[in-house]
Amino acid sequence: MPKIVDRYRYRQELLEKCFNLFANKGYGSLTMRQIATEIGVSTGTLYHYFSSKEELFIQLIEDITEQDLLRAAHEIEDGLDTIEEKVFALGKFIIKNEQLFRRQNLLLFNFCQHTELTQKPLIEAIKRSFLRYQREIMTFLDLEDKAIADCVSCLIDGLIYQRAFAPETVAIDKQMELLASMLSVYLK
Amino acid sequence: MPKIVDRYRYRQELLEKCFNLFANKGYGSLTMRQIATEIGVSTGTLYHYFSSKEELFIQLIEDITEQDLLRAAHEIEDGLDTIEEKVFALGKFIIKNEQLFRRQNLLLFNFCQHTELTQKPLIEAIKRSFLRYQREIMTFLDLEDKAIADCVSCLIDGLIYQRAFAPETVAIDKQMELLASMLSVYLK
Amino acid sequence: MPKIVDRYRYRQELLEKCFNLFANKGYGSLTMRQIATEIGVSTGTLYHYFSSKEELFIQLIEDITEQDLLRAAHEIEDGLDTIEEKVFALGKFIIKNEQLFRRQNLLLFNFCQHTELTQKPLIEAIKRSFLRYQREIMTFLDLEDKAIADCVSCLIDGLIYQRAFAPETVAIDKQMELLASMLSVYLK
Amino acid sequence: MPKIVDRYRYRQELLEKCFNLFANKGYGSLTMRQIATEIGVSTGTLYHYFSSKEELFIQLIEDITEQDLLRAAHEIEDGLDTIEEKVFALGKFIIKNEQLFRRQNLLLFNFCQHTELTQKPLIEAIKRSFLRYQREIMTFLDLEDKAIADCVSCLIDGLIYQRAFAPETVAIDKQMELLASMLSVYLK
DNA sequence: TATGAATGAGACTTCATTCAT
DNA sequence: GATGAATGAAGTCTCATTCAT
Repeated sequence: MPKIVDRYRYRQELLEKCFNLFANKGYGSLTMRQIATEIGVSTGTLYHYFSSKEELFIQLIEDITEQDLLRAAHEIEDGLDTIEEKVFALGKFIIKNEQLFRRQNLLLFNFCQHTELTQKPLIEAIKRSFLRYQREIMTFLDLEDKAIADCVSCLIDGLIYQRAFAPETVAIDKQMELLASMLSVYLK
Repeated sequence: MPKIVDRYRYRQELLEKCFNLFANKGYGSLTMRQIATEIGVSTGTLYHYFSSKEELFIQLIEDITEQDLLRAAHEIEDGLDTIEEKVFALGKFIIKNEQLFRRQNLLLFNFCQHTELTQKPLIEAIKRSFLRYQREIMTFLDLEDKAIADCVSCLIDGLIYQRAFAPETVAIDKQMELLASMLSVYLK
Repeated sequence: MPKIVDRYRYRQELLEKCFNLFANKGYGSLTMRQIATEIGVSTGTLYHYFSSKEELFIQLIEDITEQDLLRAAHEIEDGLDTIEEKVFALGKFIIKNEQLFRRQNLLLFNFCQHTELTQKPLIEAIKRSFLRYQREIMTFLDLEDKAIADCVSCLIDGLIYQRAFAPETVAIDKQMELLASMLSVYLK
Repeated sequence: MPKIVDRYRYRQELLEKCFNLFANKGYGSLTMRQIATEIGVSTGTLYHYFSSKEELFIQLIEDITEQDLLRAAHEIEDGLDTIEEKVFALGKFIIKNEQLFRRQNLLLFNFCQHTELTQKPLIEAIKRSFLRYQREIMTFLDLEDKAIADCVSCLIDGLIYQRAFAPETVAIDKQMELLASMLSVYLK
């Protein structure tokens, strides 16, 4: 009998361990040996589960596009009435997960630098993930206007981006406070 | 003396030609030979002007932090009264330079993945550049609250980020319109 | 006891299945995984029967040196009188088994490239096999001169070699016809 | 100014140095590192001149098909009258160049094991080289019958093949003597 | 100053082999 | 016995960098 391994599950484990590495170093600067060493397997094993570095990266991107927001939906507390309360809650959620989001964004931004990898279906998946993102914001904030949801999500992505360089310069809660005020005035 | 000026000038020319390459492929995936070929010099020449690939990249980042907004200030038309007009003008400016901004952001995001390159002084330069950005927005939009300027700049960076993947999903002018409305209501 | 017989028999089966693979790809370009896949077992099983790739190859060579001509002796029809008839029969036999012979020759030629594998005893076995070859030709063609048998066997090997590249250029039966004529004139 | 190198000539030099290596170890068992070490260059240089191991091998085969017999024509002494004398001269020539011929044959036989490399044009080149071989034999021995030339060339290739394993078993001059006798009787 | 041939460390990937199941 | 997951040395190939011209 062969060694019994849940191939799919183990593969997912490996992928998860790769996430930080790719986010922190970038596709081109990360080597398979580094990956293997850091996640504690041999290069051979890595290739047993992923046929190439490229495939590994693509899988990671695919995973991100499918997983990112599922957590969000569950984590944000329920039973909030006013839009201010909701935006504050959103802010808290972002603060809590900032590093994760930054890494996701780094990874995706890094991915879009590689037009040779940029397969149509994957780009489509990313777009769908953005739409889900938008829809969740609409539902959560009880919005009717898509444009406002986009505005909120862009603001968040912009915050994450800028804070990658200068976390002390722009504060998430401060911005969320401002957003809450603007929205409550604007939507009234 | 003139020799030195020429040398400096030529170096700048080379740097400019490298900009797109680094933005499109990323530091780790771009090779010195590729650079040399694409900008039409030999690798030897490249090394004559830059002591290493790293130095070349660092120079590029430094350049960005010094140059980006100088253009902005000159390009945006003057003599606008209301905040709505000003935000529209800002929108037009961003639409016109979107690709450039995206590349700058890609480059900076890419840079911050390389903590081994991340020298203190350069990070400081980037921060100063963000502050200039903020100040320019404050001046241009006649704002008194720094937080609002940050909000505007984050929104812009978020737009640029999201549109890197899904340009048809979120429109710059639409968002600028919304921003104008929100600000005019909020600031009243 | 029966266990041992089975083991030996299975081992032989595996060896036979390996023959074409080694002949077609060459020792160095054939991998254990390829072998395993092609003959329908796991690499583990392969190693259960052969301690290494080298041993497997050596076994194959040994087998060839022992088996090749046994078949020949039985297959060539009996009851031929003249040397012409006999040479024709030989020709028919070669045509029928050309592919097999080419593979044997490829394998042996390939083997002699590996001086690190080239163990004395095996080389001796190959030599003995050549001598058997020679003796069989002498018997079959009723020759008294060893040199003529060598000439015949060299001609055959040369034909097989050349036809590996250009089968349409040199015809076996034509050459056998010529050989028959030459021998019948020469031996008269 | 760049380093001045006669690229073509140097490439040819490298090729020539590779010849023995490929013949002695076989395509699959020879590594690029070994080649580099043995011929005294770095792997980088090897790849500077040949885009891959495959290309290097193919080039070698191409070279063989173009060069092999040119030497022959010049080396065999002229001014021989009888067919016996000529065949003896041929024998002397083969004895002198046996190792070279064996290596060529090993290389070609090795090549035909790699059907994935076996490009049509190269196979055609090999065929043409066989035809030149045939034609030269016809001219040299003053033959009118192509079949006899083929017989001679097959005999030679067979001798070279068999002597790769058992050089003491079958003697070239002895066989050439026999061939001379048979031909002189047969052609009379 | 400019070139690109040369280098060899190191990248990605494969392979013979081992071993838990 | 049989399997195939795991290993890491070694294979092919690339790359930043150097240096003769």
